[in-house]
Amino acid sequence: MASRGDATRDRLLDATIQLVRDVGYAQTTTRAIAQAAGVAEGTLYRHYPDKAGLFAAAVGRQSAPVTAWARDLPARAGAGTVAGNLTDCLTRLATLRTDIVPFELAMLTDPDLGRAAAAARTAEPGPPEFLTQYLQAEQHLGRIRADLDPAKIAVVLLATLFGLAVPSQRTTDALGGSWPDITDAVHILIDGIGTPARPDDTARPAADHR
Amino acid sequence: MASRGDATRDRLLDATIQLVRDVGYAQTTTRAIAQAAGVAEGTLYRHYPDKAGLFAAAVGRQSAPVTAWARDLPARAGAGTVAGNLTDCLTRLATLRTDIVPFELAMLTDPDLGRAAAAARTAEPGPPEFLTQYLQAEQHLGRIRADLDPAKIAVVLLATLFGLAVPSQRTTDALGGSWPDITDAVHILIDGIGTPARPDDTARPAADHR
Amino acid sequence: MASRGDATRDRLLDATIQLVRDVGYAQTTTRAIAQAAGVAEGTLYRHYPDKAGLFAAAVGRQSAPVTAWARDLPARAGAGTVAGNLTDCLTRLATLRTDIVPFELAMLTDPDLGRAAAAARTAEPGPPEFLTQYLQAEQHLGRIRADLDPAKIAVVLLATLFGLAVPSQRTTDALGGSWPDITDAVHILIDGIGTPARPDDTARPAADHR
Amino acid sequence: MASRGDATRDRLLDATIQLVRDVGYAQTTTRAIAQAAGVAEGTLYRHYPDKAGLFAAAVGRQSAPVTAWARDLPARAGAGTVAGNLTDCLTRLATLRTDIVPFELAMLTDPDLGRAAAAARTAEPGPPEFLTQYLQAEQHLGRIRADLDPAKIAVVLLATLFGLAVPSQRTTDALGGSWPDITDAVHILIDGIGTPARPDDTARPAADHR
DNA sequence: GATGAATGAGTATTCATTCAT
DNA sequence: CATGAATGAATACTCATTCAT
Repeated sequence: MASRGDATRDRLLDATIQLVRDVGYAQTTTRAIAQAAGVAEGTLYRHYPDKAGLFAAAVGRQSAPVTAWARDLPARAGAGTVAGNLTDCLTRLATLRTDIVPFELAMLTDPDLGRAAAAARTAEPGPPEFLTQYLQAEQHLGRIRADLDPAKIAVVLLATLFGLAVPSQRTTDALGGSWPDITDAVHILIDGIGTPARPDDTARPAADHR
Repeated sequence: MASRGDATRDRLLDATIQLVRDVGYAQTTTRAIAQAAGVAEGTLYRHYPDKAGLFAAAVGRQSAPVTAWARDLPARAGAGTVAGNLTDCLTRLATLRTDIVPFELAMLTDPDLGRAAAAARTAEPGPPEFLTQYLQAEQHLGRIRADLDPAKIAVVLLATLFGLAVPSQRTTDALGGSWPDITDAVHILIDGIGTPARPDDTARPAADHR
Repeated sequence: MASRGDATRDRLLDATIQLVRDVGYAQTTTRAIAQAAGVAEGTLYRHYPDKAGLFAAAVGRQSAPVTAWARDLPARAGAGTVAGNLTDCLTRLATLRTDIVPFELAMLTDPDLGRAAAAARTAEPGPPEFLTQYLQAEQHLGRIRADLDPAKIAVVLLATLFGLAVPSQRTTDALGGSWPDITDAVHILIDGIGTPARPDDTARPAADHR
Repeated sequence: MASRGDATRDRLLDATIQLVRDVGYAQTTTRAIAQAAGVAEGTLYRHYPDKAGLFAAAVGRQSAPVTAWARDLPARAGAGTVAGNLTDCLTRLATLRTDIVPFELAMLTDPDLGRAAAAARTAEPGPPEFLTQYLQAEQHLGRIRADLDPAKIAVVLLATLFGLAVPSQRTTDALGGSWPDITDAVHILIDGIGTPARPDDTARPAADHR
């Protein structure tokens, strides 16, 4: 049973997310939010302690479905192919996180906002943990190299995903025409960019690459 | 012969870079910059047309040595190991770019600033182009898989580097303890995370990974 | 039913008009206006888009009663004497326009302000048009020389009025003691300063005066 | 023998007059003046105590030739026609004063500037006095109505001249197409706008027009 | 005399937040 | 619960003036 207050809260969160996505964090003022939500400026403070609190709630609401979906990830180990699973996973994360990235950038730009969001965050496991668990499971099944730390792989995967979602302007200008999609990135990460060791290689120690 | 004006310009750039790094772009006001540089607020505008111009100059000064260094990159193809070269390259980029990342974030957060910086940027080739050239050269030497687009590899490498340098708060909280260093990341990217196809594997075609 | 906002708007306009009249446009800062109006500086921007908008509104409010009064002017043609009507008209214009002159001067000094005011101005007829119509009507009644363009007469009348209201400092210093009032000026303009043609003058064509 | 300092002073005055005429007083900053004069900003203060002093000097230099010319005016009484003399006089004043009007406006807008200029002004007679003397002389010759105060006529003439030179924006918009030239204005002022008394009028009392 | 870098008080404007209605 | 007018500290930027060179 959604009360009037709940509806107002939803409208405020919708407006916030839309504005941050469309005009950027710098232009997302409380006045703009209230106007987009169709409420008075003061109303915002009836539902959230301050602007940072509203933003934290927006991030939270956006994160919830992503986290819910990621919960099933470990159970998929062994099914299909690793590449398929990761492509699926990262594609979904990318899609769902599109609206979150501007918030993450804003938090990095404005430490105060970051602190507020961190305070609002629960300690529950999220995509990073679930992805790590999935990779660990695949490692036990022999489908991921045994000499790698699953957590580190997860960080590299998520970092690459983030880096592709938030490209430095300079790189976009230079190489925007060859921008890889997630399938490309997963392919590179799964198989590596190095030429595979040939069967007659007597030894192909990791040290070769260091 | 450094004139007084040059010294002031340097002090302003130093102060800007330091403040953006330490307190974030949002708090880097013209007043704070002038104070940190030990000059009056008006002095800033004797040397730069406006705040965005100052930031663009700061980015430019930071970028110059990186670009200069990256110019030699393609010539290193074939020497040492690919992993070693890339680790060296990315380590250097990471070190040098530490101060640039906050600016890139600020540009993403504040479109106006991004526009000003883009206007000040020259069309000269930079790290993305040089890295692409290096990868292409290695590919011709047979040390990089022939089926990959060097530009896409470059983007993935730089995106990963960027993503590791600017971690989403959420991931840091979850997996900060297992944060990979650049050597780890290069290792993963060179060899891939998948278990290598063994020669006697009757069927473990690359398709498995797609 | 005057809302609180209307009262604030009025106070802002009053303060603006008073300050421009008393301390001059150059000293009429937003801070001074807000202080004189007894509101915070930011309040100004809740009611007007910017300083120029406030000034345009002030001019508009001052002009309204003048224009309303001038509307009846043409209908007075034929009644009383021309001199009486014009003296009445110009006296009234002078009185009502006392507060407008500083704004007109400010617009001439600061082109930006002039543009803003011009944008806010309606195309409706005002004193210049009504005065022209009045003069035209009197001309048809034979009380104004037939060889003069009513519009040009109106311009000369208004220019003289303006010139008397905004005297050059130099002239005031020199002849301030003999400053003519509006009755004097109208007398001069109606009858002319030249000695009237005497009946026995055989010909005294207008060309004599050129 | 013009020293270097004299040349610099001249360049500063030229630049000031040109800028005030072209871009308006509000935009005539000391920096713009120095740049237009081709000198450093600080140089201005070597020759004039402050900005107001420079402006006062500029007004003074502009006024000198006008005053010199006007000195001969009273001696012309009786020669040619009154209309011709006045048209000539006012035309010349208008031409010469074109560059002064913006300064007079600026003084009216900014009382501080006006005070500085007044302080710099000499008590010597100028155009207002000379025009008054001329009118008085013509009056004695019977070419100007005897019932008018010459000083008041002079003020009305100069006020009209000023009003025509600095038209209120509103009037220009409305009647700009019928803007009278000086000949028109003099014609109106000499002969008046009222219909002339007919010869058979036994009396042509002023009361007719009041 | 001339320079031009430095100054710092001052400007218009923004915006998160409060509070009387 | 909701409103929206009011707030005032903060911001980027300007400009007349000073002073070491």
